Amino acid sequence: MKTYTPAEAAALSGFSLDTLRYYEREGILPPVARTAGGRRSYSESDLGTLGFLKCLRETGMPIEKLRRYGELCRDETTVPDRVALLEEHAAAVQRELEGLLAQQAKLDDKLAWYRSELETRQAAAILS
Amino acid sequence: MKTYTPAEAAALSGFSLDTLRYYEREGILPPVARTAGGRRSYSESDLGTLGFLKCLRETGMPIEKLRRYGELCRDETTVPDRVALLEEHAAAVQRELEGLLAQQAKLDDKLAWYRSELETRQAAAILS
DNA sequence: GTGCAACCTGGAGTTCACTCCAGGTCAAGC
DNA sequence: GCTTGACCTGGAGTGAACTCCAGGTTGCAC
Repeated sequence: MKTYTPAEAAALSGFSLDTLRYYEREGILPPVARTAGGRRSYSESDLGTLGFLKCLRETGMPIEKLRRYGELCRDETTVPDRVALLEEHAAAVQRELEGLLAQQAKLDDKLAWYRSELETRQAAAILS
Repeated sequence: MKTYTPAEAAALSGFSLDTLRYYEREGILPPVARTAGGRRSYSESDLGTLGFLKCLRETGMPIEKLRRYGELCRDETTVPDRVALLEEHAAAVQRELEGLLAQQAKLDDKLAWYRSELETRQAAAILS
């Protein structure tokens, strides 16, 4: 099976080397396999996990919950717990998305107002 | 004209008292009027500004840029700069929104996969 | 067999955006 | 006039999530 160096894992996952080590220390990622010399050797499956962790992080899941998810993944019998955790998170993401859309509308209103303001001024300038 | 106490301003804007003072110190908010006794007295216009600042913050505008916007608002001739700043921010919000939607899709995929996994196991359990 | 880049560890430092605190002032009710 | 609660200031402290550092090891390329 193909394995990846720390640099490759970082490039492919989008996390920095330091963040990869940090996640491992924090128990978010299970201990990564090592070469004879002690270097980390990321498996295909590690990369898959990292990809999903990236998704969770980018949708705002806090580190603490990431750790909880990471722990659950080490035990096969926890699928229902994982589903519960992810459903809760999905709901949070949905709320955030809706909030963001609402604020975006306000922002667009303000911009529209500013633009009409600018036009009015230009008209006034021409007339003066 | 109606004015608001710090507590009212906090309740209506959604910022904490400490945050209101912090924003003023940081020059994000222009110096707020004071009563004879030295207490802050927020105007209708201050409340309007705060409402929009809340919108900018909730869409992820960093404090530094908020300050820049606050400064521009003190000079009437800066409308084009403000428009430029807000357009740039609107683009960032749009990108964030798209990113969030993409991640949401991944999350939903994972959930769907987990749910089908659960079903399969239940079927296996019944058959065994 | 030497140079050099990538990697290792434990722990300290950084950034952001607040949030809290101590010690004091102001104002309304009784 | 006294209590009480909201408010004031300057400055220190917090939590989250990294990020950086020093000092040392590994291993490939020449």
